[in-house]
Amino acid sequence: MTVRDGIRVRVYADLTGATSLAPCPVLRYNPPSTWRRVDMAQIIRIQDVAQHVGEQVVLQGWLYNRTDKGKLQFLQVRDGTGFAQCVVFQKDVSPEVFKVVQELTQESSMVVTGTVRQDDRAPGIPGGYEIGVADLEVIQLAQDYPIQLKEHGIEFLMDHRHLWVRSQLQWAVLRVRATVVRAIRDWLDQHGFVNMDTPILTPAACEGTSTLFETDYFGESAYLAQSGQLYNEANIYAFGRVYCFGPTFRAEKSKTRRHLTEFWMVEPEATFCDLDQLMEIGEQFISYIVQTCLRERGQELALLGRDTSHLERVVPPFYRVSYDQALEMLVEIREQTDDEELKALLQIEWGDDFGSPHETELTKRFDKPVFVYGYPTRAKAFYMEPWPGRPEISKSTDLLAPEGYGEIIGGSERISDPELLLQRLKEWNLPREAFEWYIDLRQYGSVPHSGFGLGVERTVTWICGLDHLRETIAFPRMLKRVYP
RNA sequence: UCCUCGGUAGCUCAAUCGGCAGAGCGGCCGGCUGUUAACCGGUUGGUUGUAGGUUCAAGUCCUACCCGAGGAGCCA
Repeated sequence: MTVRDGIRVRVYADLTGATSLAPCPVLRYNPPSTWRRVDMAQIIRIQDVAQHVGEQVVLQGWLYNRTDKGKLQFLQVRDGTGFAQCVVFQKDVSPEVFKVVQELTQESSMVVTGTVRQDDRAPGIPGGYEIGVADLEVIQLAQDYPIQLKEHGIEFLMDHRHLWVRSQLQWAVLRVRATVVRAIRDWLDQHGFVNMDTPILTPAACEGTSTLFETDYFGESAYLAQSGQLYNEANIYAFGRVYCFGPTFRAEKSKTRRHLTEFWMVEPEATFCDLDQLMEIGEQFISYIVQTCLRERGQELALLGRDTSHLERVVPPFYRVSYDQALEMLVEIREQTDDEELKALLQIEWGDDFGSPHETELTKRFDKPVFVYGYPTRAKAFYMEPWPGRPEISKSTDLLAPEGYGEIIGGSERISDPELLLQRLKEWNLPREAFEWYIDLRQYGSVPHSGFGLGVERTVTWICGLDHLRETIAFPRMLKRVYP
């Protein structure tokens, strides 16, 4: 961008770009030492704009969009807390300032001074208020911002994820995520769960199933954690109830809208807790998270076009369906469909775990989350407590989110009998040496205990009503994506 | 790993039977005092993913490869 007459006394010349004969140096950035002084008391955040009607205020932010009407300019300004319309009439500002405004580009940073007024025509978040601009100072005139306010392809947007997060919908989703994370911590903290951080570098697979990311650990192999559960089972004997909350890693080559290679999971674990009590904890927990989002992030959910009536129904009790019942439902669903492709996808026999198509079809038939419990032992992990009198099924449960969203929680009651645990390790062909400490936990005051893992991104995807979980984390890591 | 779809201007996409590679957006120039991804006029913009092949002629047909998306499996 070249500097035009009238714009500036305060410019920074980019000497590296000044080799041409052009008399116009490149306008780069106006350092803070050159900014005009403003009264700190006047600086407000857009989210608080309604409290300042009639006052002269200062906004510090970036230009989201501009509509040029000639002698009237509409600026959509964002400051991180919201989006506000700033209206500039030529007659209200100096000729110099108006010229600056006419040349403002998308994402230019600026300080705006003006008077807040209520106006139903004003768009924004929150809308209904606008700033009648008296003065405006540019901090940096942005050049050729690549993301337009129109549809783009996902590859392009992901390549520009560092800028895409500024867009309204992404901003809304990530604010919902932050609220989900806080609600998770609040509920657990208030219900006696002690936060314990579990290791990310681990010696081997916790469950011995998923593929792990291998890393060099001073000449030996270590693996990025796929779960903190086994460590939590140690911690509960010290603290009663604990949870770990952190990133978790799966090297599966999953290529779907439900998978990331790096995702965030919260894993509560509790002593003196059986499967029924675990499901009660789960439904209270999930309901709190959803209701907190409805209460605090209604604006963002509205922006996302989320039909919140689905979420309002998310209160205890949730449905509970046994694996056997669910299987019957699936067989019936399969018989009733004329869709040959769906018929093939829903093919299942007793003993198989449910795949994604099964979960999707099941949850379409429930208007709030449903616990499926009692999965076949052979479809689940080695540490799950067998069902009393029915060793072929386990005291396990998945919580399936409605509207086709599927599994957001996976949990179980854990084996507390040392003899049974040893037997299971043998059956699963797991090396006893690696699990000595874990076996130890069953030797010193073993009690019934249970826990589950909740996937943060899947939960946010469901609450926001998105069709892909990649937008629920600032910088997603996927099979084909580690940049930026 | 398997199946399906795709790759054309900075971005989003057209291009009929194989016959001059186009539009909108963005950028640039001009106009407009209530716009909501403003609108109107003008203008700028191309190694059609890569390498071969068929043909008078290839964005279009054939072969191989690269990259991406969706789905399966696996899972939260």
